[in-house]
Amino acid sequence: MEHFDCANCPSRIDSPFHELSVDELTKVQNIKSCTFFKKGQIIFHEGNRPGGIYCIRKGKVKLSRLGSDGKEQIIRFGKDSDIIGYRSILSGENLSATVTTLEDTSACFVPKKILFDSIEGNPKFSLRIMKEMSRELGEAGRLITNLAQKSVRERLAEVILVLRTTFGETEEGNVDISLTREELANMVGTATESVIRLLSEFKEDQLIELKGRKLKITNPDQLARIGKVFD
Amino acid sequence: MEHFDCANCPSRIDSPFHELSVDELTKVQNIKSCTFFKKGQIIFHEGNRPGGIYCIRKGKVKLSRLGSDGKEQIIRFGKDSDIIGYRSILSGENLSATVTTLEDTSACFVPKKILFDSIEGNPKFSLRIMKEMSRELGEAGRLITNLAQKSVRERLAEVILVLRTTFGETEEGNVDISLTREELANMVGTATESVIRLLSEFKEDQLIELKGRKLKITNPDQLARIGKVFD
DNA sequence: CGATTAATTGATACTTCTCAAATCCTGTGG
DNA sequence: CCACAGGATTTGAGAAGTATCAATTAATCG
Repeated sequence: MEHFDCANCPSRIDSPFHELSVDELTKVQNIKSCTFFKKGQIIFHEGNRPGGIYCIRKGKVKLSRLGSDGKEQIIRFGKDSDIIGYRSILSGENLSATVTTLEDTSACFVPKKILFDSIEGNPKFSLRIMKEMSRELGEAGRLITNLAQKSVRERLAEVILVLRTTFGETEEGNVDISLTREELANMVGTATESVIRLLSEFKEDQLIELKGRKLKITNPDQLARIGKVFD
Repeated sequence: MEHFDCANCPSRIDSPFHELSVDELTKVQNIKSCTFFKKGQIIFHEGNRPGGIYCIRKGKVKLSRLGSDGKEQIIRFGKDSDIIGYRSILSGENLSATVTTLEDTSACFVPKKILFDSIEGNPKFSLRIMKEMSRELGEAGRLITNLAQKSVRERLAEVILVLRTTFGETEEGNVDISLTREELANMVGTATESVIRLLSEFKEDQLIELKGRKLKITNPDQLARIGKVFD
């Protein structure tokens, strides 16, 4: 695998690593290792103790955890410029989620020592990490509220909109992520069959178009009303 | 209100402020203001921009947010030595939750400048904050999974156990927190009537004892089985 | 002690789950 | 490139779990 150059990494702009000095970045550059993951591969396994974090250079991953019945729950996604695994490193706990690629993904592994060194030596870097965690905490709170209070139908409508916001659209206007019906169910917290039935309804009502796993949103406003999304 | 002494604050041991030097702590000590809140008072209001954080010296609070139907969702609790409001400060977003006291509470307000100064000047303090946020993120993921996958019955059983773990027991063996049925419903994400019915069932099955809002757990193992809590 | 809020109980309706069976895709190897 | 195996998707029917509405009763707070 090619050893990518951090200084030119297009993902760095959105990342805490943007805050590092040239010297600090060089240290990262010299010690990191770049890896390529094929679609469906597992990067981190829930319960393990990682030796460092991954910066996603290009690709898409899902973070999921197993419920008490062994069912997968998708917690959130990661994509270009996102950092994966730092929660576990910072808390000193085992990994709370499994990270699986949703498409071919290239990512760089940064050992945890570098992470701690950067925190030790660069408050701006620390602050940037905290900011990121804060955003995630806020997002988690929103998700908690939605799961607790919204119906399955409402949650699915919202999830569809969230996916578009997160991953954007392809040239053809499809939401730029390919998920199985089961994965959608594992985001919403419902049975696969329920997702299928509700998607059919949404299609019937001309809110979306479906071609296999390709999904196009044709009436986002109505979808937002159904999902009670008021942003 | 008395101006409490940080150096002798019993809550400091468990708090990020434990990492501050004597000089740094003196700065906090001189600028902070101590406040007393009666039961039911609101400390922070969702949507506002706080000018700083609160250290809870002694007391209990709930963090909750409003769902799209205006229903309260309780996200988590705070008690002695917990810090409230830092998420919003660090992310620069509005407060994502309302903080309400569940009993009389004394807390100290620390302006955000001090918080940022401490992060700037003391990496150990930063790390301690990050550790705390990491734990909360892990906790949030667990909650998300439970809400998405468990039944109302299971969630209620778990909530009862979580409350005991969080707040401990009184001398009489009751869970040391007083919540209305509605508040329990707003944790579980269900209707108040459902909580009442299920609590009656649990009582019928001799898993718990109920006297008004006093709740005693008499069969935690069975409750854990029902709640599918495998810790 | 009223007055208000909280808790309880009952009846009914609805949403969602579960199980089963049939088709449709997708990725893979020949 | 094509056929095939195994997984993914779809549809149906019935059961179960919760929500909702309404009416009482109990508890709490000035």
